[in-house]
Amino acid sequence: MWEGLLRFLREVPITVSEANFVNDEESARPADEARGPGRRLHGAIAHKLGTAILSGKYAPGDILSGEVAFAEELQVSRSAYREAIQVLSAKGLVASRPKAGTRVLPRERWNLLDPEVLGWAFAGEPDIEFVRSLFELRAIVEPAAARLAAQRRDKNDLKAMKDALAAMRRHTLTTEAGRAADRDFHNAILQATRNDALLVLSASIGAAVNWTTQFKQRARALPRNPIPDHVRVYDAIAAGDAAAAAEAMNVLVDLALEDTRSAMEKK
Amino acid sequence: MWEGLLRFLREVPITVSEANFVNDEESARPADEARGPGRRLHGAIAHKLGTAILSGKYAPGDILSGEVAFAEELQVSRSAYREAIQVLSAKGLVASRPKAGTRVLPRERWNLLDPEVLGWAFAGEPDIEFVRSLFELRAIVEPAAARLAAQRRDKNDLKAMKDALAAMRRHTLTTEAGRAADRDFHNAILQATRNDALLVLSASIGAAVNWTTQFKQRARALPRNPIPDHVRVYDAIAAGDAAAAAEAMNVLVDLALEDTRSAMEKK
DNA sequence: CGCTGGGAATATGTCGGAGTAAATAGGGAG
DNA sequence: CTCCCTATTTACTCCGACATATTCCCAGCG
Repeated sequence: MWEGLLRFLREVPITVSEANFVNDEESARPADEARGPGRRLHGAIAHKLGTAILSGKYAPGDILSGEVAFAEELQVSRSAYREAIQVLSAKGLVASRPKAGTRVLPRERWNLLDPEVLGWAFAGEPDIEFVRSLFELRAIVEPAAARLAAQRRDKNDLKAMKDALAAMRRHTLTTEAGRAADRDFHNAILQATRNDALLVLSASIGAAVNWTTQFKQRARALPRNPIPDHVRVYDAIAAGDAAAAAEAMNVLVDLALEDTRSAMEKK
Repeated sequence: MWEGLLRFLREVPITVSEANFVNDEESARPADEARGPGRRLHGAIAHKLGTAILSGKYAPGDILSGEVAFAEELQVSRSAYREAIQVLSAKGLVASRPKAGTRVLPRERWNLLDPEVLGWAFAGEPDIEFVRSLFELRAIVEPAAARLAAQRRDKNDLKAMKDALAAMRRHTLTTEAGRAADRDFHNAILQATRNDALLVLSASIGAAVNWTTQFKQRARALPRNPIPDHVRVYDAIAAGDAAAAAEAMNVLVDLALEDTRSAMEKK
């Protein structure tokens, strides 16, 4: 058994999304909570089907072959297949009904802001229109978040941002550690907004930023030193200047979009 | 068998969240696609556990009793219980690992923007701080969306908004049809932004608006006629006046927050 | 005394099959 | 031609067994 799984693992490369999803169980305790490389079978199936749907291999409205047939084709038990389907169903990608089969839902039902779905979306060739949408969302949310953060931040928030900035300086965005620090910085800002809904968006936006940043790096060398932009945001938040914080963040997002756009075109 | 499920259905009232999740497979075809009252067992379990977690009955870090024990307690098979857990896991509420058990994840991992999770959050007593967060998010996103809509809308978008407004006038917000029309209006605006990421937020924000609106009505009679506010937004978008659209939407959200806040305090 | 390594216990993960319920499609009666 | 009913197909549920992966504990060693 497990021949089927092993087959995928050759087909489906181990992307960062997995590591992203598994790690930082509790960022404070490094030795505790071993972050196993343990891949669950149904997780792998969900990943495979998820990327297939996101990439358009299965279009909305398509009906997947029956449980038995598909499970057999994938060389896994129906239980594993069904659990994978439940995951996709929970994320709004598919819906199953007796006799009718399992069909791919229309795109607007997809939970595109789910970090895992976002990872699947970027597993293949990312849709440039979708990337634009994400940056537009960033351009809306992050300046507003910076504004709130400037009004509500406390010492701990500022310390978190400062540490993240230092880490960004040490490593660069070409390394995973550097990108993690970048995420930490934006995350610290959202944390400082004292707003749970915004904080949840952070997971999504953070994932999106990570993907696009990585994508950006893939195309060519670092086009610009992003540190000064971040420092300006930090200074404004530290000074409690809401308008300046929003403006500085606005500039930062615009520049990031510019870089990403040119990188994608150059490809 | 099924005695267990029947037990829940008495415990867990049929909330709107279910209907919300199941219906409008395709809003155009009313007779087609029967929106069955068919409740899946694992869905009911997920609902039960989801509300329990969201209400704080299980705190982050808590470990659920083992699969066999819990499944037996719920009078369902392990398969059904496992599928429910996969759903919760997909939404970031819990994580399971061999030997370690299934533990509730910290709150920041929860996918609070998932429409179903949002429904669970509002199934019990909604946390006023969380409601404030949601309105703050609305206050950030919707005016920006209105701005984009004013720049990009076409005739069809305007027609959709107009129809929704008419429906809102016919029914009132005290009826489900009226609330649906309200959602349609906001949805039409987000659709007009030509932004997938924003459109996805519509599902979440729409759900949140629905819950809070319903909550508002529960407390006392309609405190204000919301139609004029909506009309102002529509007029600005139709005129292509981005700044006015953003401002009108800003006012609308502020008023809605005000109404909801006073309703919650009065309770 | 503390640290490290191995072994057993235990809970999740996976499997295969059997039987139930539901919804669609097709055929038959009015 | 319409409507209802039956029949088939498909997902849904249950069961019991085995595999796997951690964790925990204890023994052995430094």
